[in-house]
Amino acid sequence: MPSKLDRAQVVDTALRLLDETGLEGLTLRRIATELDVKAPALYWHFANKQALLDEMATEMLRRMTTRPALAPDSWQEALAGTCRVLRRALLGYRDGAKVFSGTRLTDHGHAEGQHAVLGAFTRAGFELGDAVQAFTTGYAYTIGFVIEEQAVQPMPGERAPGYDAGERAAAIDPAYELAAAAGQDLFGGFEQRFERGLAILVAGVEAVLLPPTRLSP
Amino acid sequence: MPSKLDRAQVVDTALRLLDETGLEGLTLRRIATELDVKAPALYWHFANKQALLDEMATEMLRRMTTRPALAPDSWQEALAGTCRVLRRALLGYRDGAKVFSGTRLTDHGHAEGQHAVLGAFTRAGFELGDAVQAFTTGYAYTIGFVIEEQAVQPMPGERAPGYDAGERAAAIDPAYELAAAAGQDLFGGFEQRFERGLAILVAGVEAVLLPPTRLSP
DNA sequence: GACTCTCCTTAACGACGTTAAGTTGGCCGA
DNA sequence: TCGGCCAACTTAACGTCGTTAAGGAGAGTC
Repeated sequence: MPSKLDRAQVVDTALRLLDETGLEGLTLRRIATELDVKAPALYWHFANKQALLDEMATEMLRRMTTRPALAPDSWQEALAGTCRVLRRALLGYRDGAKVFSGTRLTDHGHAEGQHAVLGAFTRAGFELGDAVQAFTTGYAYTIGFVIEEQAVQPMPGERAPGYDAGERAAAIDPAYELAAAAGQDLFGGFEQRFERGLAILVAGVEAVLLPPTRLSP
Repeated sequence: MPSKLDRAQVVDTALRLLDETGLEGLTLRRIATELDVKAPALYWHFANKQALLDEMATEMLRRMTTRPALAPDSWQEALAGTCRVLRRALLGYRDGAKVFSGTRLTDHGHAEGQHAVLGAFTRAGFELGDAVQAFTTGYAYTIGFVIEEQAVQPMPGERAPGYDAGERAAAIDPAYELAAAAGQDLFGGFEQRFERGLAILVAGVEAVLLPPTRLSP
């Protein structure tokens, strides 16, 4: 009854299901059922499950890039803004960071955004290599941060078991008080901690990579 | 014939197999076969596969921490050194970063090292919260970096398909030349790029978090 | 010598990704 | 209008996975 299936429809449903089931629970049979179809039907549209996951990650990125702010006016905003948007996009799906980091993108639609960000750097006088260095450093930081964040907090509001600061503090040898006291900061305050990390990154790029100030007014 | 099994033996074999098979290929049956035992035997020693993976990650960390440099004399060395050691440890196993980021540690043996690192910061006058901020930022950066690195280069010497800078450049719309030209830096030069990222981090921490210089000589 | 406890085996379950073979429905040329 | 073709599915099945249930061998203890 529902008109024929196409790749976009499958990807869309899979992304919706991801939030309900998590990456572990996201099976082809489940996706197929949700689409009123049997599992092997998906193989008409995708070579295998990995291809579907790749497409899902690409679609996540695509949805995140569809947005203004493609013309950042400072490299600082370009860097921090990109990382913020990436984090929000990953947090938008359960296990988003894991899905994303386990895939190869299927198209180069992200090239435009990348070009815009790198352009903000080169306009400020950075060498391209330095711009890429700054970009990838922020990228790695963001991916790593969100992976950790989603391990503790799979979805906003939820909280995974086993990440209680109190328990942790009690279990740690009191001789290592600093490690014990750190629990509070380790398992929470993600929003603020991410922002401070970005500030550190920007300041670091400024100190290490920023080209000498140009003399022209 | 071989004396009885114990947890350590299983973990050791599993870590060795990980290099041969990768995370995907690491099955309980394969591990059991390698130990001259049937798969269900493993359930005597571990509640389930995740528990074994957790123990593997913990063991990875344990092996990495067993080493000198537990008394860093500057916070800069403490931060950069810890990140370097962590990266080396993760690179030591195929899919090391993925295994590691998907697990909860099973003991707090890492508390000692953590205490030492944080101590280097507080001795330099940092607040504990700022020390943790610096530490976790470096941690996230390292995890994210190595995940990306191992996606491109599963093991030293090997190279995953689909990460060729030339192909990428050819596939990208030439209008986004900056993105196209970035490929060279994206898929290689990991050693140097990681180090420069660390330099950025350290400089950033210095700029953002470093307490005002103390007046006492 | 029966009991028990530890550590393993055998057998099996249900679910998974995936493949092979067959079925349906619509379009197209004659 | 008919026959065939091809896209888009279904049905059936394979092999493998993690995991559980039940049972058995062997050592140690009263």
